[in-house]
Amino acid sequence: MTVFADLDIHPLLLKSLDQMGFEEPTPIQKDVLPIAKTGKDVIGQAQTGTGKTAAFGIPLIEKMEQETRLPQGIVLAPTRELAIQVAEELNKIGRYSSVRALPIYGGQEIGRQIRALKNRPQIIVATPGRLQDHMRRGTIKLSDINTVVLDEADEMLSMGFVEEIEEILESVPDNRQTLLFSATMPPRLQSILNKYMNDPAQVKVKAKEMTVANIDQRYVEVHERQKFDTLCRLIDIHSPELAIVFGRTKRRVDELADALFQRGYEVEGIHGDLPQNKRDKVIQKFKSKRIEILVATDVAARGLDVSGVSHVFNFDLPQDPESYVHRIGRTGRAGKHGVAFSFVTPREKEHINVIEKTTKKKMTFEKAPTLKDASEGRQQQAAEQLTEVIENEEFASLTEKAEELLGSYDAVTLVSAALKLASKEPGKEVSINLTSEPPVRIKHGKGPKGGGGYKGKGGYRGGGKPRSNDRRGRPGSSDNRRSRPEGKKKDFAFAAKRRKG
DNA sequence: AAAAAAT
Repeated sequence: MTVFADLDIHPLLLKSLDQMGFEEPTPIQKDVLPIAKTGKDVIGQAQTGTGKTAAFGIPLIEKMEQETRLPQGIVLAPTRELAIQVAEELNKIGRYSSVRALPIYGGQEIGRQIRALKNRPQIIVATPGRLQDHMRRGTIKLSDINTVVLDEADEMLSMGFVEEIEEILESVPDNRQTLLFSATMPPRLQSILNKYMNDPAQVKVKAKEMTVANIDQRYVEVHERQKFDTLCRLIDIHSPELAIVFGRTKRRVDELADALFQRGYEVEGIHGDLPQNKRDKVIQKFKSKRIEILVATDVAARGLDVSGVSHVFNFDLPQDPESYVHRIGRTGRAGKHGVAFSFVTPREKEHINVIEKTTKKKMTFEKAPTLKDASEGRQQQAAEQLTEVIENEEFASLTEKAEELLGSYDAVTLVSAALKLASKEPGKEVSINLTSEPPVRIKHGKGPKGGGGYKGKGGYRGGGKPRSNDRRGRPGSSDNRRSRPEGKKKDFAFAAKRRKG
């Protein structure tokens, strides 16, 4: 077995790695580290959750000189959250070597970033657009850059960052080292590599390690209108440590987060229309476990690394199988076991096959839990709560009352009543509206062309029933909801049968 | 058709 100490890493970095709980290097780290140290360009084909950040972070930090005025390293990331997270991890790794990384991303007050830049971080972790902004303002100078890291390169490309990336790569010194990480290698990416990388070494993490070995993938067949209750029941049964629920649209995420909140769960929603400071706060809250459920669009599908995510729920199937792989990769991290549930409406059923083909792993069918299953789950939890109180809390002041009660009832009755109290279904009466989403589109089997996605021909549009026009008011709890053409979507009472006046 | 990202 290899340990980090075998890899010729600076003692101050070893110390922080040890504190972070890193013992054994992951395959990508083992392969990338020695090559990157020589200064050679590296292409790493690996997904998130494989320890990528440390794989480039360790050599990057070792290379930084502390006494320089200008930034020496740049990491480009596709999303703002990822930029923040990578910077955080680099700062942890570099904790004792006084190397600092600063995240630079859109949506944050630029004056603040300019002030932070005055502290001379050696490493900038940026989303491409905002970095360009700083370049134009002259607030970030690239003349001393000796290393560029492109993280999730395929993703940056598919998000349309090609020009930005090219401009940035044109603006940094030619003799820099370039490290590129990507889950896939589309041809467009290949042409960038040829142009901007210098005789790169290729490192591939083998397919087995790349996929999702320790994620238990299950699917549940549910009708659209049963999804919400099914979700609540599954949450009650499994009581996740942390869970991410993926919805298909921003609006859907808002509504779903509202609905779960009404049911008494500690939950927040996140999507790209929220102001950036709100997004940052939500992620912080989730990481620190002040909320148990994060409802998200695909903004959180990639790269997000929160330890303790035990469950991922695909409330709506993702648009393509690649996105599925990213989404479920939010769980089962750092060698832990994770469970991913995907809700499939009857019309979407054949997507399961496409997903299985992509992941090369069978999903298990699971029957939608019944009310009874859910209440048994809650009972189980209530029992656990009770045990925890007994073991960890003071309740000497309650014994008098307890003995009084024991005078009137037997122990079994009393404990049963306590369990009942603790396992009450929360907030059943609230009225919840959730807009119906059309099913993910199904590729009709018109020819064997299907290279990847299940997007393509044959939309739902022709087959859908005519929708009624009666829209009812929803509680306007979010200011981020965009109006839609009247009558295009239909509301219906989702969770509760009763509707309040 | 959705989402992400610079304002």
